[in-house]
Amino acid sequence: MATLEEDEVEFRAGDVVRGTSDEVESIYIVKEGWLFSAVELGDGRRQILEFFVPGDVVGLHDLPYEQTSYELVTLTESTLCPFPKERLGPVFETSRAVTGLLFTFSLIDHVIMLDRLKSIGRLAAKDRIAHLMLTVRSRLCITNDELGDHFFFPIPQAEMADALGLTPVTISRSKAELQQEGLIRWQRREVELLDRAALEKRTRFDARYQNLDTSWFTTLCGGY
Amino acid sequence: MATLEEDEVEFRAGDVVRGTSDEVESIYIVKEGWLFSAVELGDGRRQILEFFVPGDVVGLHDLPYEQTSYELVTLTESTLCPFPKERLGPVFETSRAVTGLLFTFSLIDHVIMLDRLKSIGRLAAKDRIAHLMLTVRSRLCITNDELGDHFFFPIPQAEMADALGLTPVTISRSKAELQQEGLIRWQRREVELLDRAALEKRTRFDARYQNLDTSWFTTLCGGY
DNA sequence: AGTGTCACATCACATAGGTTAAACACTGGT
DNA sequence: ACCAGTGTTTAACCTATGTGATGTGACACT
Repeated sequence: MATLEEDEVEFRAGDVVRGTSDEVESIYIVKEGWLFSAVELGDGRRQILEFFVPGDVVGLHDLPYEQTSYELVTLTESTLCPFPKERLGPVFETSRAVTGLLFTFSLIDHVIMLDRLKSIGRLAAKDRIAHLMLTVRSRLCITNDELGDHFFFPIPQAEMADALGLTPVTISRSKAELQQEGLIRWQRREVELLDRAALEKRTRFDARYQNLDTSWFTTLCGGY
Repeated sequence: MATLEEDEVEFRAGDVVRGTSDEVESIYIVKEGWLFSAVELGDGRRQILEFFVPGDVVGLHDLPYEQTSYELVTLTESTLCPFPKERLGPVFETSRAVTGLLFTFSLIDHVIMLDRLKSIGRLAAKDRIAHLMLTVRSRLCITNDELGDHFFFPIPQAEMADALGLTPVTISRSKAELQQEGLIRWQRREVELLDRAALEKRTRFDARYQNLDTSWFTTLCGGY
């Protein structure tokens, strides 16, 4: 994996790393910072697709395409390690471990996506917000075992709205209610989940980064 | 690929092929019939995640998990070719072509999923319906070059509702309007898209099965 | 032919969330 | 200390979609 991180590029908060319909040139590994991918609908509406945090691999699913299918924007100052597409072929040929690892990542991402689909399709506004917090927390836990229920969360309300299929006004209203009910507390760019069990129950949350069965690919991955 | 299709199992319309939280035993290749995957929310609500048609590979993204994350149900009489999980490891080791092909499929699926997220998150009811029809059509075109704008479509309104985050009532209303506007016509279990260009524009539809760039994996796939 | 079932259509009414706009509260720069 | 810029909160009002209930037609079984 280290070979994928040779290069390094820095971005400022709010930078567009890559627009929609750019040529697909490389994937990125997030070394530092938070980012999101989104599609614009042209009339001002926007759908945010995924949030990325340090350790994430960005842009894998663009590989089969000539042009990128969404834009990539930083939320905070970020450091990315681009890895050129044309150098991936050789990597796949020589390293089954990397192939298996990336394949596994992409499958897990897909399941996370299905959860988000459920959230947007069938949960009420407050529950969608709760579900997002839980998903982000569980992602952060991978790279930080000791993460409690209180963590850094730099996603502004406008972006939460665009990720959850809501408006900033509804986000604000619903956050206030969750706060009054003593379930979640926000302060500046931090959150605290005050009753995680209750939140997980309400949103039918599943921890997708746990209960993994690595056996299917172990021989390839060399134990991931 | 042929080795993946050795076995065959038949199901009747409405059968549950696999429930949620079953043990992950195999992936399936759809030989005949239409299916969908879904999660139940417990209070009667349900989110349909994906529809599958002949030629689709089902269950790939469950591979990294011990338990299935969604149920799999048939819409019509179906024939599936199950392929056991434990036999996949060896296949990946011996055949880069199959690995690359399945990897590519899973990446494309993911992008289709992102499109559905946009649809559910940001489009109005009528446009979500239109977007679904276009997505299904473009999928059917892969295995049938000559498919026109008139095709078999066996998805009942209750299932369309659960797929699009709407209710059957809204589906019925919106279908009627689309019909009156001369955009889409339904008759029994068939549809006709009367003005595909207009529908694609309204829904910001992208053909995700086209404009593929196979170069990145060609050496592995042997030209897919 | 009669009866049950299932999918779909339609209506009257309720509501979550959208819209618009204004006020408010931080933040960083001068 | 002041200001501009950006994000958040609040309020009054509106509408798309949900709810619940009722009706209709097609098909299957007796």
